[in-house]
Amino acid sequence: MARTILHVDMDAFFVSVELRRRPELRGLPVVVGGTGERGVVAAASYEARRFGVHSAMPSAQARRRCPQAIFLPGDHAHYGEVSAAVFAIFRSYTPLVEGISLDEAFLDVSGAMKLFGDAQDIAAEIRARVLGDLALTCSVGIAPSKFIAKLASEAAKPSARPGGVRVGKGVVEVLPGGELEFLHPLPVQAMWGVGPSTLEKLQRLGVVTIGDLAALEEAALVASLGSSSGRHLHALAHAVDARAVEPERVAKSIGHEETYPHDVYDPAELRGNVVRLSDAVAARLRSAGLAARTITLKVRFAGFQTVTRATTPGGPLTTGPAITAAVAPLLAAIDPSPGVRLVGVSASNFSEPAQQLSLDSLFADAAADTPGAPAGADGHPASSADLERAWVGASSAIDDVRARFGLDAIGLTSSLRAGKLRVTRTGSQQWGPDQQPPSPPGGPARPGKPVR
DNA sequence: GGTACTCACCTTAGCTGC
DNA sequence: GACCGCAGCTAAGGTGAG
Repeated sequence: MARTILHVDMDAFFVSVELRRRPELRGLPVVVGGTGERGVVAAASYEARRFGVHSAMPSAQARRRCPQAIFLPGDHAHYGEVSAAVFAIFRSYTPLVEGISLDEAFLDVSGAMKLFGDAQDIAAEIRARVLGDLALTCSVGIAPSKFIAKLASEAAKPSARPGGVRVGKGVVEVLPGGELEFLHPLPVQAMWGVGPSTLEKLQRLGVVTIGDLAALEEAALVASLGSSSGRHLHALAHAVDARAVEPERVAKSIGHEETYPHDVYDPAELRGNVVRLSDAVAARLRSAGLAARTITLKVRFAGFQTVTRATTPGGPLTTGPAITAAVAPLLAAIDPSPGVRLVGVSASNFSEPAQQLSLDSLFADAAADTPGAPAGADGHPASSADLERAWVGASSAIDDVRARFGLDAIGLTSSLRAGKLRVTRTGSQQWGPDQQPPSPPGGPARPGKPVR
């Protein structure tokens, strides 16, 4: 049975949300993102895009291209709230909503059309409600597959050129049977999965449009891109895409990483930050009811060389101390002397959390067993598994304190060395470190030899 | 010169057990 | 016992999207 899929994409979402709070900025070049030297643009208004500013561009470059632009720090928490309201509108038409990010989603409306009219009607209603209820605009693509719907919504969007901003069509529908006619003239880099690296390989094969790609033998693509990517792109170029809209996508990894405003050379400072990142990852794991078996450390050096080191210690981990303990030897094996600009900690390979041991039972047993090591539930000296389960209990208490009194209410003293207790997920630091005040006398903390 | 953050997926390589 | 092939797992790096 033919499916009807909508791809709904909010227009310049972060900027549009900010303009609801700052209507006096409408019509001006506005940029949301990191404000520091190492920050990047998260979103740009179409007026800013006229000057070549786009998302993921370094903020410093954006300032040069558009000096008159108004830069705003982001507010990730607020965008999340607005996004929830947008998705609630989507779900009032179909439960088959697959969120791709805060500002875009696929909707399978094949069954909803009996109730709400054809896909064009549903798209028009969604756009009207998003505008009327939330004062935001969005563009909609309609097609028999996710891949084509995504490209159709792109074709429906407003566009910005040096000459001015062009209003988009709002809705573009590709009917069954019309997929190839729509698809083949498009540039190959419009395809999902074709980034700079793949584009270069395809260009070496003489591919410019998706039609060129479709004309190639699958074997030639496999030879150039590998079996998975080659077969996948070959199928997409022939409009073959049977992927379903998946409302319940389960996360496969959870992580945090942070770029420093200045390169870090001090191992103790790195350790402090790893403690804080581990604590933040652990809190999200517990909040999601997950435990991780694999922990990965990521380090990016001053020269932008990036290394990752992973470990799978065994038992399921859910607490900051356990994750920190797993990461510590990985970090110790890394030489920070070239200068470290970023560290990250992520958890993956999820499993069920270990059974929680209550703090009361642990401490009661420990009291009965003093002096000596803390006791486990059986009265014997606590095993590492006992301690991990006890930490889960303690961590739950920490989560409760943070829920009641704020994220800064409680933290690890070892994190203080890094200058703050928690991972920042609001403000411009979401997209890079904030603008830093001038270094204290003697320059930034950076013991050791100068950079070569 | 100038490159954030988060997540998913792929490829390759090495190791281990059968 | 040595070797081979295979599967499964883990680690590391790369690519890409938003």
